[in-house]
Amino acid sequence: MKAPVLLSLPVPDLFSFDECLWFLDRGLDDCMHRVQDGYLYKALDTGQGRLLFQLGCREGQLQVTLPAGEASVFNLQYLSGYIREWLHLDAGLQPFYRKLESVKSLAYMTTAFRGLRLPAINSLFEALCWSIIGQQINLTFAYKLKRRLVEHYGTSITAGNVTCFIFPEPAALAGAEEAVLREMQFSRQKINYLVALAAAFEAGVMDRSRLDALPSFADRQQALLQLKGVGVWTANYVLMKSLREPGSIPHGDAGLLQALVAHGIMKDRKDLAAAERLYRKFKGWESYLVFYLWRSLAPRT
DNA sequence: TTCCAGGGGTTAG
DNA sequence: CTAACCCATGGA
Repeated sequence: MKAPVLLSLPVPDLFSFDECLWFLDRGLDDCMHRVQDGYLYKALDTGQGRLLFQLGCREGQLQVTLPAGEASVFNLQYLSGYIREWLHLDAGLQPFYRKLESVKSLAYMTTAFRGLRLPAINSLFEALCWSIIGQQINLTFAYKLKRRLVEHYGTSITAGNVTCFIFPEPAALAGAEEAVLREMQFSRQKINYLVALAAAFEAGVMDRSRLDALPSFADRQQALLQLKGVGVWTANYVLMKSLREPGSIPHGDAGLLQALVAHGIMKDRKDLAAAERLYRKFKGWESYLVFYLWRSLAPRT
């Protein structure tokens, strides 16, 4: 049986559902969403109940159906806002594409990746946990660790043959036992970071609204850097991926350096001046530049 | 075998 | 202040 379409969102210019879908389904086994038969599935807690939604794209409209959960007015409004933020529907990418076209070695991206948006990690807590998990290990292993964490401390919703997980609440992780996380192959360091981070959220020392209230990028970055386990890379990654700062660069990122060298922008990984020159050209669009450079590292399909 | 992955903290000099 | 070391696993 087929659930009715409950919500339609018009697709903006320079948006490709397929490109976004491809990125979200790179074969890395991300447990926070599911891609199946051209649809995107995700579970979340709206604050007035948990639900699992299906997102598809037909005739220039993003269409939302609800295989599990209540289709209240509140939930539908929450979903609409959630999806706009998740897939960055309100962004106009034209200025970014003009900048790409001005750099010879990057111009191909405007056609190769046309319409690709930066999918957000809407939850600040989840984004911080994820970036700490992903530090210094390969992505395959990082996704494995995240899945073990989420399947143990999070919750799930199943509808038909689709199961989606909801990321653990800070309270659940704050009370996590070290031995359990060790069994999952987390390092002692990361266990300490994650549990302390969860405690900070639970105590209300850190949260999204607190960061949003700060006046500048530097202030928000500073606030994040106070957390143990959060250095410049992690802070800037989270600012880019969760807070949607347009000009955030995860300096020192291995993949970023690799892509800059591969495109002939840096002579080698130490040629920081060349990278700086490129960043200046992309003022206000540095986050998207980094994201498209990451995208370029993936194997062609 | 060795080196490096979407780093960061701690300690030594 | 910078450098060396540690963490943890897996892919190349």
